[in-house]
Amino acid sequence: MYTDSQVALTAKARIARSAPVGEVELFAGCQGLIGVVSRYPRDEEIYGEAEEAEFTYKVISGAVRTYKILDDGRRQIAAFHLPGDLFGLESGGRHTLTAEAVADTTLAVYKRRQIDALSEHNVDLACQLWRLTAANLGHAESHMLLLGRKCALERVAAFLVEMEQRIGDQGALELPMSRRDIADYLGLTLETVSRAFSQLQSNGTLELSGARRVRLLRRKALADLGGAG
Amino acid sequence: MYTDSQVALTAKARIARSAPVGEVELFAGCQGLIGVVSRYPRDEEIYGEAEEAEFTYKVISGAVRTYKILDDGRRQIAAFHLPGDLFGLESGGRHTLTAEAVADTTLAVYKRRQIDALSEHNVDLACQLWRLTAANLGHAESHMLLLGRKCALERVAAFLVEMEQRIGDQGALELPMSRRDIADYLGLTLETVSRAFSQLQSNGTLELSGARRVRLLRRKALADLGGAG
DNA sequence: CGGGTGATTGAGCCCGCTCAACTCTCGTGG
DNA sequence: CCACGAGAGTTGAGCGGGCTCAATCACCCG
Repeated sequence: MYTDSQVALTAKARIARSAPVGEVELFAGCQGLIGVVSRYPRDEEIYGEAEEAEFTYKVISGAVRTYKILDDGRRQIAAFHLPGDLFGLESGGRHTLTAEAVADTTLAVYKRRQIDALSEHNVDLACQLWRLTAANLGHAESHMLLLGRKCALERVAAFLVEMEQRIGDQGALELPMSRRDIADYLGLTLETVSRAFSQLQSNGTLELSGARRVRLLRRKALADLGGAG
Repeated sequence: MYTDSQVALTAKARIARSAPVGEVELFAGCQGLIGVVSRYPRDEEIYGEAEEAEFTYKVISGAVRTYKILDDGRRQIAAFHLPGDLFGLESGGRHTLTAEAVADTTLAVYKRRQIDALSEHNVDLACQLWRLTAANLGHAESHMLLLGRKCALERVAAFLVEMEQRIGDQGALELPMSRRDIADYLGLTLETVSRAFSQLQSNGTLELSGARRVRLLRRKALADLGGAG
């Protein structure tokens, strides 16, 4: 899917090269904001923390992680962005997180300047931008409760419930991310995440077929474990 | 300061009764949004999670905690709001956290309807509302890193650095909140917070005069410990 | 069939939690 | 002035959940 030369391109250059494959609207019913389609291989950086926020993105396929990292490598993933999700929409001029492709990913890319210009005369658009940031804040608030106060099993249960709601199909879901990514999202080690999966499987709450293909058998039990939020 | 009849009032009734003591603008230079001043005694609820977001608030004096809580009482404080801070500004129609007065507190109260109406015709105001939400999101992102990946001493150091920046005066600060509030903000127990304070005092990083009066002696060391964010 | 990455499982340890005792501070009243 | 009590904070002892380190397993790719 990728030639070496494509992989070697900077993020900006790749965007500039990409052809607008189709008209991908930022929001449903929002005319005038057409995204440029761009592809990112697994683990490619999309933007870095504190980098100027020149673009905003919408996931078409694949998945994206946004995170902060300490000097010694400890990493906290703030969110996963899945098909249909927008990310990289900062109110300030700079990104506050680093974004990377979790798997091979296709994105629609929008110029921030264009969004800003449109929203100045379009109250609905401005309101939607605000709502999107507020939704991210709401997610972060729930995640702080998880990180600060839930035990390992509760965290993993909450994660599975969240993923089922977002990409599940009648209890079946295909996780795009590794155990390490899950661990860094939940504030655990990958071993602890793995043990929690095993425990949930052995007590009949879920079934694994391959590490990333999960079937939730007792969703109510999972939801109770995961708690509100 | 409070008669029994005042304490017994509902939050809404108290606000309705309060006289506008002075003209308190929502944002500097923002005409037309005048707040009603209202007082809340220590531990009084200002609004509850999932309650309709009828008002937005600005701290005049005192302090406010916003938090989520699990059925069994485990609590995660998302933020402390100190004099000058706005809070309770949700984009959706409902609050996502519970807000309580940490100490006796004076607030300016604004009608959400009024804010919404004004922001429809005032691009600058709309932008400031968005920025405020984005700033809260940025804080939450840093706090997730703290909750998910920092050890107890690092959390307490980061807390002290944050508080010094917000209410410190040349390294001296008076904390308005208890050890339990600090613990529930940092995802620790109050005993662990207390031990961290003692440790930082015994190694000469800070000096305590009374549990809540802190003097930071080695701010660089604290900042290094607390890490970025 | 090997090589490599990712996931699982095991053993032992340690940081932060739990439970408990004690101290300090401060307000109240004799 | 001290006695008293209540709430907040500190300190200690011991435990346990999740981490560390390590070995093994599973699954893709050639």
